[in-house]
Amino acid sequence: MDLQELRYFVSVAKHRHFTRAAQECHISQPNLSGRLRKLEDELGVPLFERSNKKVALTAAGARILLHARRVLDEAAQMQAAALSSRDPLLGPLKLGVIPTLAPYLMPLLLDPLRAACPQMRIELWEDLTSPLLDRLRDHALDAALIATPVDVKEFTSVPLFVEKFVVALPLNHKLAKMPSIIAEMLYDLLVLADGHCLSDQVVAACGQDSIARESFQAASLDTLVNLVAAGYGTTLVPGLAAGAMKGRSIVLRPLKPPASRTVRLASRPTFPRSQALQVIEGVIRRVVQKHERVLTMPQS
Amino acid sequence: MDLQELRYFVSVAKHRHFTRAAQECHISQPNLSGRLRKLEDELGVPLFERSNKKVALTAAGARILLHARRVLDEAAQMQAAALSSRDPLLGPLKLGVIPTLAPYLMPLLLDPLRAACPQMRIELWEDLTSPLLDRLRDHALDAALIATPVDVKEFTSVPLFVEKFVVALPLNHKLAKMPSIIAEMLYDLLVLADGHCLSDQVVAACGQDSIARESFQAASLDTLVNLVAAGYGTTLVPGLAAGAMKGRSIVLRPLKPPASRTVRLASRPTFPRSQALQVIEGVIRRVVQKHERVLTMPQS
DNA sequence: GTTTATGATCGGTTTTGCTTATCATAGTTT
DNA sequence: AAACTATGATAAGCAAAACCGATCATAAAC
Repeated sequence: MDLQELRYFVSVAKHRHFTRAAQECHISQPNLSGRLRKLEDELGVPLFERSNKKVALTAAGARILLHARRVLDEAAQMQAAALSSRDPLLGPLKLGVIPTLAPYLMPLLLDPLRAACPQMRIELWEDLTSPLLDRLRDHALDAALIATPVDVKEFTSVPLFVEKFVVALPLNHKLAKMPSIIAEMLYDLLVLADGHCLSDQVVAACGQDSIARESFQAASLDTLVNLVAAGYGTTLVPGLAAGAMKGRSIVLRPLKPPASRTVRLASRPTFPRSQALQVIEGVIRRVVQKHERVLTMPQS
Repeated sequence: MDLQELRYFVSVAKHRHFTRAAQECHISQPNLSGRLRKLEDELGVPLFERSNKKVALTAAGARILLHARRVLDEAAQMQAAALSSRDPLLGPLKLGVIPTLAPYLMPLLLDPLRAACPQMRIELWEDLTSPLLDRLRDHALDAALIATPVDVKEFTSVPLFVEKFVVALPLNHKLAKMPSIIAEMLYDLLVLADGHCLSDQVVAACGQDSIARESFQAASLDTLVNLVAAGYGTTLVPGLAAGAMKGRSIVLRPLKPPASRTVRLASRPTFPRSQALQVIEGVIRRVVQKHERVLTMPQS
């Protein structure tokens, strides 16, 4: 059954006149007659009593008319819902962020994002890379900010910015007076717990030998920096996090040779609201540009 | 938009699987894919996020799914209403009856009618012939029991039975001893008020000269018979009414030459529930047959 | 590496929604 | 009485769509 037929029915019931109803529906009168006949056949009940001079609803027709109006009304509500869903920026976007990025990027991001796109709400989820990608796969997340390359077959990922690693030292560390730190000179690096991509990246930048013997496996970057400030060792801090460490009792020094990680926005290739992702990408790039002193733009 | 498309949508949402949904809907999978795509185009929103391995509802799809279910539910209710309206015997039938027939026929009719067709309810309307036909024309009535021929162009009418007129006399009337009354001998006939077809029929049977000078223009046949019993004159009573006058203080005599009226069921030719009328016709014929002593079957 | 599962695409056939032209009937006007 | 008007039904033809079977593309499974 076609909803259009119900509209025809309601119109004829309103006008009690086939020709006028046909005009209102913008179809020809013969067509209207045919469609009404078809509807009556489908329902198995005559809806109108027709004569040359009069068109009157039957008792059954009057009863069915009420239902037909309800059906059309529900359909209209559905289309209204569709229309309001049409804006891909609308509705909450479930965004995952890795823990070494979230506390430092999100405070910078949320206000500009609201300014750029007030109707979009962000549902934040903080977790390690691997759980994030699992959730992304399950549609529990729509996108994820991560700092590692991903399987290009399964996910789409867009590089957003590159953040250089900065060496964080206790104030009284013996390397603290050097203007920059050479990777091989580090011997007491503290790293995060397993699963954090940052740990692997630190090892890749400085070698396994630079890691402190009794590594603390801190749960968060913030904790890690506190450990450094307390003199338990040194660490590498990603640029964005380093920018938020200004008031801490630590010394920040460039690493030689420079090392960095690329932050990417990963999403399912099939995710339909790519516009929303593009908005987020744009805002992140813009926000990050204001912190250029510690960061550089991505090459790719 | 076709309701079928919504069923397809709901089915795919249920199975999260195009091929299985297609089987449930008894269409081919390619067709299902196409129709879903069309629905998404119509709504302007992607309903599913498809990949080779997974079919997942989008947020918009989930919202719209609720509406789609409601629409289908309303449509199902409409079809249920249509199904229950399908029996032409169902639902109240608005029946008009003339006043010289209603009090005598309806008591005989209602019980057998309920026995023959328990689900049919009769809404009774008692009025003169002309208002009855007006209401019939306006669809305020579905059928009318009358005793005059009707315009065959406008209405359908089926003859049901013929009722002979019987002369009603006061017990002590000078004609009361005769076994039958010759029309020309009557001189003091009382008649009903204008508009009653019976009045015209009495005049036609006995001539204007038979009417009492100071005619009382009684409002009902019952009143008229009471006037006769009180000795104010005589009257003609239709057969069915005469059958109900057994206990009254009057004498009933056959009229010579016999005169009669034919009771008909009139309806709009376009009235769709002709079966209901046929049931009523059948029951009336059957009921009247049991009162044959005063009645005869119609010729035509 | 082959097989299996799955949705999309392609080339057709049938159905159906639509139009114009015409008819039938009943009022209305001349 | 005859022509005109209004109205819904019918007929013929066409274009869009719904539908099917076969096939393709991809990814997971064995």
